[in-house]
Amino acid sequence: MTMSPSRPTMHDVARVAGVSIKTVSRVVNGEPGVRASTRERVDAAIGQLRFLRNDGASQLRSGRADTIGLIVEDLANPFYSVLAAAVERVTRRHGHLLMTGSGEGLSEQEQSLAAAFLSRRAAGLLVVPTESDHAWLTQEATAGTPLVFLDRPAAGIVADTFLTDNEGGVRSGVEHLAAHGHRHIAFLGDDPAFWTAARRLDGFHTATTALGLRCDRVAMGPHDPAGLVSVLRAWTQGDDPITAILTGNNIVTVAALHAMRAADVRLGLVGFDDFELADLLEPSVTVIAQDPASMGEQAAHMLFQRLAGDTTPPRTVIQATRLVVRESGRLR
Amino acid sequence: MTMSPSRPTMHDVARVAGVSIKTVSRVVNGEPGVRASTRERVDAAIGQLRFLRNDGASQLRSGRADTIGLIVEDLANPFYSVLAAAVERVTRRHGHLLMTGSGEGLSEQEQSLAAAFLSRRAAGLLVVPTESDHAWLTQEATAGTPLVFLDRPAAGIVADTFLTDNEGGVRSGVEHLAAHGHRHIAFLGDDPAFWTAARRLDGFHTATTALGLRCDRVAMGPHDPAGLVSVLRAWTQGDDPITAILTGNNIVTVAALHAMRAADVRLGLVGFDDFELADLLEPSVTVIAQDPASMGEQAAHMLFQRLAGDTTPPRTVIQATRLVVRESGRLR
DNA sequence: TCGGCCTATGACATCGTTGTCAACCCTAGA
DNA sequence: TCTAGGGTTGACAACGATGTCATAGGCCGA
Repeated sequence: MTMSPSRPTMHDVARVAGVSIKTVSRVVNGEPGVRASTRERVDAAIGQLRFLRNDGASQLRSGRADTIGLIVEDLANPFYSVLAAAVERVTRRHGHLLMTGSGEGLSEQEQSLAAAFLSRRAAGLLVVPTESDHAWLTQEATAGTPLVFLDRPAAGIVADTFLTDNEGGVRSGVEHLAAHGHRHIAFLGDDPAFWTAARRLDGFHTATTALGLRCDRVAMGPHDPAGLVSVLRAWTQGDDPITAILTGNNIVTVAALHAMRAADVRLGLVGFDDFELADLLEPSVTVIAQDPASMGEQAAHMLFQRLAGDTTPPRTVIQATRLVVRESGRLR
Repeated sequence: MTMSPSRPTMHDVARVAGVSIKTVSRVVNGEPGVRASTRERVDAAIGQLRFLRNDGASQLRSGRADTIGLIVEDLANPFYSVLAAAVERVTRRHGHLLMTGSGEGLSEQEQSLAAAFLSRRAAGLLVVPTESDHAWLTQEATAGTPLVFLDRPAAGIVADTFLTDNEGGVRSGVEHLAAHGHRHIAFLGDDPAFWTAARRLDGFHTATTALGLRCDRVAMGPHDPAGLVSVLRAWTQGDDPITAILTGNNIVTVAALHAMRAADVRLGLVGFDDFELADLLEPSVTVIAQDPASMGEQAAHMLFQRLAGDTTPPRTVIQATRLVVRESGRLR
């Protein structure tokens, strides 16, 4: 068992260069007031020893912090991974590093991740919040740690929040279907315990009501394939059969596509969330697209603005959806 | 401008509880030798002040480190995001935190991310390496920082590496097409500057040659839609027309699907990488599936084994692909 | 009653870095 | 020649925690 040589410190660099550690610090931090020849000697020593400053020690002493924490529900979900990638890009551009964690929808896990990030003295936190109360973050926020919520608002706390216009998005989808002659539209949503699912359901109710359409053909998740098939059968048979469905997110859209095939029914379709290959299906699928990359980017920008000293009141930004018209909204 | 109160430290907790900071430290770390009544008083003070230990200071003093760094090419790419999610889960289970960064295929950016992670004194690094030489990491590795490479080997350094059986995967695809009567198969790959793309091309050559098929209908990326269409036209017209194509990754597969539709040609198809909705297309697409979640999980496990003291020689693990048979491999 | 030992607790140095401030050198001006 | 002043440099404390070691107090047996 060989003793692994410990990492070189400024002290080692100073010894090799024949200067004090303070001078090394000055060179490392690009501070003025170091003679060029001295700087060269120090740089040479740094290169020779492959010195890397211990940022932990540096931040402890200086009080700075250059790490950002991001908590999403599931990093493997394309919506969140695209969002995370955008956040990371902005973070990197600001010379900060990003720590990420999946809260998996569990309040407890969200709190433990937040605590871990804050123990690491993260400069700020970006959070896709669970449904639970977030008053426990109030102290952090007032202590000056910027906090930004994404995709959903956090209960029990006021902070910058970036949302999608869920109601408006669904409305545009309903109106699109109606404009193509559909008068009997059903809604397949996700579990309304999810804030976004509930908002989209709201949107369905107001939009159908405004158009004088029936708004009671609704099934909220979680969905199993067999159940979905029988729901579709019921809605398409009997009197007043539906001619179209609106699905509440990409997972439900995919499930609905499978179910429509299994039940052998053909319906108009508009889905919330764009997805790859939506344009290659037969028929291609019209969708209500969100823009997670833009959401992540804007939220990260806001966070860095706060870090830069912006103390204006917290803002809530609602991002419009974009209706991507393909074929599946037309009347059959 | 209100002065934001600085975060409470062990010193503050000690004052409130009427003990020394060393006793607070003992309570926080669950060390024995503290009277129950004292422990209670300290815990009460911690709760009252909402004290969070400064892990940076703790790690500076103790030499511990509980952060892992992950560098992938692009966090938004589903392959890497699924991998990252798996890594994060394992990391979390081991009580560590994950820092992630997108190298974007640039050696320079990869190095700067690695340096940033190592400056933060990451306990270990998981890297999807660029094509460049990685000798610069040798010192770190011998200094005891566990290093694990994913998806591709790193040049110029020996370390644990987790790969997919790219050649074998392509071979299984070619054999599948041949078994369904295809004797004229083309290969659409990505830029062979990517290690995986080159390996898959190798696989195509050896597999077709072994079966006595032509191996010269090959087009490597980057692909533009128009170019792809004309390539397909050329291969399907003239004498000895192809009847099937094998695509080198999911992006090329999607591009090929678009091009086939645009060129109005119908060909057998097997694609490298599974993708959502592959089963809903007409015809459903047979794919050579990788398992990024398993790769990330295994690699992270390996890293924690190394951290736990495993000093056996570096291993290279090659993960088999799985042929997901759907309809598109059949002869038309 | 006293010594010895074990338990609970605290004083202090220390991790690697940076902020403060003093000291040094050199040159220019008197 | 002496002094003032600017440009360099270093000594030292401090950031918030933990490791080492000493000490105070209680209990036991002799």
